[in-house]
Amino acid sequence: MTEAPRWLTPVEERAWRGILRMHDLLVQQAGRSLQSRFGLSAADYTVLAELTRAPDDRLRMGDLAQVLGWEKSRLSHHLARMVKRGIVTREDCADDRRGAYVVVTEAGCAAMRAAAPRHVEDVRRLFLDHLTPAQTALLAEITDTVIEKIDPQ
Amino acid sequence: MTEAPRWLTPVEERAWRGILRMHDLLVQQAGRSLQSRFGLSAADYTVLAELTRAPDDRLRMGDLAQVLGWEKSRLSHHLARMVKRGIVTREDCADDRRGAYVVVTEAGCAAMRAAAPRHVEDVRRLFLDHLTPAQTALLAEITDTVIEKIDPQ
DNA sequence: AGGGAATGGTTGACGCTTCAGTCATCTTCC
DNA sequence: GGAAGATGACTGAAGCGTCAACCATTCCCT
Repeated sequence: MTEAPRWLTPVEERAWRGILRMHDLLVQQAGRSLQSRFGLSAADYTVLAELTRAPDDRLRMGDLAQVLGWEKSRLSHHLARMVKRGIVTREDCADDRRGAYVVVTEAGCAAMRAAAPRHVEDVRRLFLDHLTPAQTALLAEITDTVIEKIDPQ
Repeated sequence: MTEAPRWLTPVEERAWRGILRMHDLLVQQAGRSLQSRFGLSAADYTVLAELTRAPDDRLRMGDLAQVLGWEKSRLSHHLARMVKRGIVTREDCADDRRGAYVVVTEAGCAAMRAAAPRHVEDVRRLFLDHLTPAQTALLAEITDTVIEKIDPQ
């Protein structure tokens, strides 16, 4: 016979299910907005955001997968589609012949310049506007803690 | 010329990116655990959880889609796979010939009985254990608020 | 009664994600 | 120098999610 499980208390369940549900609603609605207005999926946006914040608008595949928290194969597939649409390109790496850089194209930059302000507005409208500054700070605290505890790096 | 966008402050960015990242890590790790130990995906688990909490272990397609917050077509596809694996079945609805019930099979019940306690443990270990009771309560508050504001119903 | 709209649900196509396997290159160590 | 293993990245197959279109039944209104 094993231990009786400690089921979630009502407030714990609200917090857990709340995170799942809130996240889905936010991503779904912000994503639809990006897609319909700028032809970018949420994933595209995240990739471009990481690339444009990197020096020289480029990153190695592995580093990009790292900051995104994506599996390398997922990134590889996704970039293949983005390359086909002309918003990023691959470039060979000089020091390591196995390696490859991902670089934002001019079209990619333009898409980001158009999308970013609207996306930030969406994030405010959907999410931040409903929180007090104290709640925002607390959320930052909480997520940092949890991520630090469970991120495999 | 349009308004200058109000970019996110550092703490706002930590909260926003934190939600995205924390959610992905939690779902990924809890999901892998469910999958490897019980052959259930996170989605399977959620579906079974809603069904087993319903009277008579059954729900109409539409009602299930509603509580899950899923699109009907997604649910239809997903259930087709679950039916094929024998963990749920469809049953015709007496009062409305268009309608269909989804019912948990004995195999589905067994899978849930095995998986639920371990899943709850995972949720505690990955998530709740890193929060103080006050933080948990605040998170429940925050998610309820945001969901209530942006859920299209 | 009966025709149009609304509702409940399914399907097909296409893009996304994961898993496992592969190839090429680089590093380490003898 | 050369073999063994590590690393960087790609690929194919299969399951997942979304969108648009669809069919069947029921509701509503005259």
